[in-house]
Amino acid sequence: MDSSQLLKGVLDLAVLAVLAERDSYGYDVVRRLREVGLEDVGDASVYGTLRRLFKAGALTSYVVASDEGPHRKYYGLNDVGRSLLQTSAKTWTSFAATMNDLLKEVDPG
Amino acid sequence: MDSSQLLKGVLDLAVLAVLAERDSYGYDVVRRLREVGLEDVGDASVYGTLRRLFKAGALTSYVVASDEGPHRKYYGLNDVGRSLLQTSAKTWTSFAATMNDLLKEVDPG
DNA sequence: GCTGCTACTGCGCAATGCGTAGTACTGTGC
DNA sequence: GCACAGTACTACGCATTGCGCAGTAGCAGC
Repeated sequence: MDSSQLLKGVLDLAVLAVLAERDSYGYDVVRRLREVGLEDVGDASVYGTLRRLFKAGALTSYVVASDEGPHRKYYGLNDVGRSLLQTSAKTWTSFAATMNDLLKEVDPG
Repeated sequence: MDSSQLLKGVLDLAVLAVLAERDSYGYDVVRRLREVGLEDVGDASVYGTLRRLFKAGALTSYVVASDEGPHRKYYGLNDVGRSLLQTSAKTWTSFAATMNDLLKEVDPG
């Protein structure tokens, strides 16, 4: 199984979790996700997710000038985003628990 | 977050896990998945997954007559299916661990 | 023979991650 | 000052895959 399919429906959650730590911009979110182990995330996916979440009203956005390149579009969680994060985290946790239950019977010895 | 998106990329694994326990047919797989907690799986999704996995050479298939309805198309794991299950289970487990790491910093409370 | 349960198939849709290309700004080396 | 690399973001179209809905079909009980 290609892990890219696993990302479906979870990238939002991962991005929200990263932003909960501190405000950030696309390029940096990609780096941080890769650092924590999500090595295969494409940059376009992250930018797309950021835009979707912003459009959905879960993020704030502000532009900051940068020393080392073009301006940066920072994103941060607002109340909607924080509650979305909590809800999604719970959904994920219970889903993951269900899957682990299902799998433990077939775990390789 | 709608849990249906979480299923993407995991339904294969769930179906393989259920079949690992014992051979089964579509209608029954749906019931068993719902029993373990995957309440929202659509029947068409499961039948589609079964066909995809069969076409991919991971499943065997044989038809058995039934007392309570039309014939049943049983599916079972072959070697390809079993190794796919092991691989997918490992991928899932490590992915889930990564996500849990990411989330524990923002866990409510 | 109509209804309901069992069992499967087919079609088209929607969501979403990905690849590729393109825009644009900054600093470095020549 | 120009090419180039690194940073930062946008746009377009594609592939995968789960879902909804409709359709086919067998069997049981009334």
